[in-house]
Amino acid sequence: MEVAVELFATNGFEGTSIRQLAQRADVNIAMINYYFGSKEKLFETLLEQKASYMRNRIEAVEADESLTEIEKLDQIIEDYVVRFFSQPEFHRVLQQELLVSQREQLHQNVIGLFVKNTQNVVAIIEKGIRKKQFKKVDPPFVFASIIGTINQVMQSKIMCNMLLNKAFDENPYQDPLFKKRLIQHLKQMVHAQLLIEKDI
Amino acid sequence: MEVAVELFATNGFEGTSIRQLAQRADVNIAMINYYFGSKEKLFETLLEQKASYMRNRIEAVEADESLTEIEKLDQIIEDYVVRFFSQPEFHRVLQQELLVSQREQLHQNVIGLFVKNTQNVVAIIEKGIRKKQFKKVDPPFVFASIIGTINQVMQSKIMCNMLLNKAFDENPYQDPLFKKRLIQHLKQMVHAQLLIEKDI
DNA sequence: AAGTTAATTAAACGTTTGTTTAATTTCTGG
DNA sequence: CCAGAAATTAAACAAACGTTTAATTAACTT
Repeated sequence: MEVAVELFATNGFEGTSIRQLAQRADVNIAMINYYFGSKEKLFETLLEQKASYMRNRIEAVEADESLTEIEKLDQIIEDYVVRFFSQPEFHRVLQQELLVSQREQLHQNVIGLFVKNTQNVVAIIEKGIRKKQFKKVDPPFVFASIIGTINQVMQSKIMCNMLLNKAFDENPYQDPLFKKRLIQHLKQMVHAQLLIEKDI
Repeated sequence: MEVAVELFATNGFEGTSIRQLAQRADVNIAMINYYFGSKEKLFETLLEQKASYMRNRIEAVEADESLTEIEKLDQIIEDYVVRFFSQPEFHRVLQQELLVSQREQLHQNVIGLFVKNTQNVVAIIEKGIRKKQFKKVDPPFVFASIIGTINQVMQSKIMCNMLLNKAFDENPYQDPLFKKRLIQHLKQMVHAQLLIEKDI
């Protein structure tokens, strides 16, 4: 399954053959169907196993009553970035599945998961607006900007390196400074957009 | 080629067969190779034909000296959204190619194009910072947020409908109100993030 | 240690893939 | 109107695909 994430991430699902997988994982071709049933089942297993993690994190943050609304958002931003950076290949696979709608059922599942996350974050923002701590923004779009920024940055290693004038073959996702910069940007963005300046 | 954009967008490049293409376009299978040489050449032709458009628009805006920096950014936001909304399928194809790096040369080309656009926008933001009109932000990330937000929203029709409580089968990209809302959000975001409040 | 189950293998299965061939039809210029 | 080029076709091509089979090896169980 490690090999599967890796290959699906760079070649896509249909772009990866069972023979490639078997060779890279150093197992017999038939074993994949023996253990997973089919190539598609392997893919489903892979997604199900990993995709539920962020759900739990976000729900925990939302339920935490010791945090203010802006602190919750800050925490979610950090969680997302840390999570994405720790498994960049997997999230590339997720993004592809959102983009391509060939396997309908799986596509729907991924979307469903994503929508739930959105609703949680939207709820936090709306609460902040009701409490008059936040400006009257467009909550689902604010979340789209947070997650969209991260996705954009995670889309291509080469692009990141070019943008930041780094060497061609470096891995920006292993660079703690890069991570820090992204988090800082996101927080600054959300703060500027949401917080009402009270010191006038 | 119209059919190709459509099918590549929903099924991906490797997920679309020449036979599918031929059938939907109502032509003989052999004609695709006769006119384009190969499936991959067809894809290249498709990308090259459409991808250069945004380049020219952005360069024109950057060169326009009648506009202030923030007006330039506003204009670019509007251009991007209008362009993406007018050809949502094509931009899904572009995103896929950014995500998947199986066809190295093509992948590089798409990235190259994107990086140039980024550099132009970054130049505008940096100019605004030098002129003390903008806060000291992280320019490439600001652009990543703009383009990432749009991509996020363009990623899945179904997701958009869910987020905005619309019917399952509606097309949000044809809804002028949706477009307006996205533009407004982006401008508000960029303004809040960049502009220095001078009225104290 | 024998008997049963599970794991692993190489080979073959039928499809589907992108591409090419060779024959035929359509178009075009003199 | 008719040669020659261009466009279009159905059929065939080899290669690659996901999956299955049947045989062999390894691992348990009593």
